[in-house]
Amino acid sequence: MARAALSREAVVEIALGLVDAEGEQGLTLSAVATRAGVATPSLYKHVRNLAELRELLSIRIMGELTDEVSAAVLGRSGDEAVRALMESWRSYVLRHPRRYSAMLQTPEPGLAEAGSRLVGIALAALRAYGLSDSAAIHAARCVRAAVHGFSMLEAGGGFGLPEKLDESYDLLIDVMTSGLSTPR
Amino acid sequence: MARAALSREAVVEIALGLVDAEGEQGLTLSAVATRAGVATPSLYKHVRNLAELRELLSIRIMGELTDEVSAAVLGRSGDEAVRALMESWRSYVLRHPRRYSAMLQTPEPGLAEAGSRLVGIALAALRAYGLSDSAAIHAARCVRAAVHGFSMLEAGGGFGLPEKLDESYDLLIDVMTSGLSTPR
DNA sequence: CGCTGTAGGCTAATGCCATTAGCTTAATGG
DNA sequence: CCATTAAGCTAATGGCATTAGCCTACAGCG
Repeated sequence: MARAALSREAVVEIALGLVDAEGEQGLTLSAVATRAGVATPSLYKHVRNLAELRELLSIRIMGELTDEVSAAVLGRSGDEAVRALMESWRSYVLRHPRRYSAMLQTPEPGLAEAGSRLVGIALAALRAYGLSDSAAIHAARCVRAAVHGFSMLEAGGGFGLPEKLDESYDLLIDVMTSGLSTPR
Repeated sequence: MARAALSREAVVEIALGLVDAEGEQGLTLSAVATRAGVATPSLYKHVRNLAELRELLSIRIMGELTDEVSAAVLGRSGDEAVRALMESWRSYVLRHPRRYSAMLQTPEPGLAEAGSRLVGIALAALRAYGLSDSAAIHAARCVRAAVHGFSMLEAGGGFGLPEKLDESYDLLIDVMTSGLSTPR
């Protein structure tokens, strides 16, 4: 072995800092290399290319989000669990808006797996509604779509007046919980 | 004046075709120039730069979407209007997934105006629920978030099993309409 | 203690892309 | 007919990702 200065994980870490500081568009291999104190081509010893770095970064971010949401849902059930899931999710987005925006949603294999962990949390939160397996999947997709849509719009500045967004999100939580409780 | 071969609108049109064919990443000035049968720098006579082209394209796409949604909602009210809005929106996304994905959500001035037209449609659709002005805005944001989230995920392949998405979306519509009808 | 294999770094080179500068031409309107 | 100007062009610059090929320090072996 040679000296282990950089590593795959360290490169992802630097990329994370870069995205936080400058947004998705600031994530460039040469910027990462500069921060790492290394020449750009050296990064290819740790990462196949920019696309792979983006994917690794997305997996990392989705993992962080899943950890937080998971901790928030733990020990709750029913409406309380859905509320906790939605609030903790948005909390993450508000603390790391650029991170969230940079997270890819594409069906890459590695990402799909990270995403399925998150889906699992959502399914667990919905268990108390007593839905069938298939109904639970549909319900989880609805929650995910609603939360993701709100998050993307808010993180990207897609809404107009920022002061009332808390209220809008409260309404969204109420709509989802009451809508999911109502038998079809 | 000189010969009016190209035009701002024609450039946007070509960009639209390019996005449909190759996705957002395929939208490059040199590709547009090739399709237009012109040298790349010539495009700068019609468009300030790539960023502006992206914005014009987004405005164009949002306008198309608004037209379709608007026509679908026309003459309906209450749950029926919300259902029509959501179904026509998704219908547009399914027919033009790359277009929808390429649509920016950033708070550029021109885009914000195009977006407000769409918000106006949503507000009109919600009128029958008898909400106050402010409550209607929150409700419209919820509908937008839910639809947009589902659309982004579906257009980007972010969901797993594709065969049941119609059912998931039906549930989302039910959740939104019943949730919005339920007094808080 | 020296040898060697290799991980991890480097420089050089390529090619694509956006963008700018400055020139040329063709149509228009007086 | 001619001046203006819109709309095109070529040439040049600089950023970026990526590839090829070289160099070196360290680990573990004999």
